[in-house]
Amino acid sequence: MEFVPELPEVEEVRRTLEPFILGKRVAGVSVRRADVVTPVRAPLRGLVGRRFAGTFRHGKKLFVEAEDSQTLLFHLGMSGRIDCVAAAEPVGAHTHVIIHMQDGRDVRFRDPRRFGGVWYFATRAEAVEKETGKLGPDALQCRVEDFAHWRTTRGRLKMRLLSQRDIAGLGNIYVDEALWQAQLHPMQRVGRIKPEQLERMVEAILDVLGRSIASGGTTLRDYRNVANQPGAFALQLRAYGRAGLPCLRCDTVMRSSTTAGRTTVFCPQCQKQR
DNA sequence: TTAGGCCTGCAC
DNA sequence: GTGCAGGCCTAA
Repeated sequence: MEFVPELPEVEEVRRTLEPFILGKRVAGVSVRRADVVTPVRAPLRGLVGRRFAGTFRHGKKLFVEAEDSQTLLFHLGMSGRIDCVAAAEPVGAHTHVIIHMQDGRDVRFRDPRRFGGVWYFATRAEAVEKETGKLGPDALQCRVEDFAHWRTTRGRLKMRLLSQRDIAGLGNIYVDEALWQAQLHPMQRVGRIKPEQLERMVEAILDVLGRSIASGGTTLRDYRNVANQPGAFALQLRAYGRAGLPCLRCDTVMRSSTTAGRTTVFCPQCQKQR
């Protein structure tokens, strides 16, 4: 059981962050751990006095843009969080970057495991070019056509869906959920997927992500949005974490396997390879 | 294509 | 105390 910020969690953070920062001015930036920021000597002082103008997201990457186009990218990695709190609140452990707002609030980036980080770009265009160029379409926008090229390529369904190049935003939890829902075998070769299977897959991805966002994301252990509220989607998980338990569709015992260092949970009965 | 490393908290 | 989880990059 682990906490994993995938697309729905990042989207929840983005949505709940906006009211705290849009139109608000930066009063100062404190970097408590320099190597969490890239570049290490990013000119964050340049943000002081600027207002935040917007946020956007691609896959698991969350961008925050200032009025003069300076852009920050937050990547939450495995354990990253963004908290919006009164500046007087005590600063918790593993708080690496603090953006002090002029209204007396802090936006704090915390990440115990430091798989995540903060990136600085002088302009939005530079951020988008460098950080989304290699990503596939955002999973919320994916269409069947985005996977048409799979026909002539190699690889297994699970791995290709996890790769952010094919589709951006899915992690271990939502891939397992989507494959269970679409009744597709994780080890199926992508070159052999039939059109109707692809349609089921895309439909399942959109449905799972949509339902998760609607319930505020998945809280397995310590995921919270910026207002410290947990998400409720864990209650709806049907595959992830259910190895050894009966399949909710056919009652067969769910199996777990490890491929390329990742745990996959699936139902051997209703996710058969064809 | 797969294994290893990064890093920490928690279960055992 | 050991080991495992995970996203993502690098190396064999």
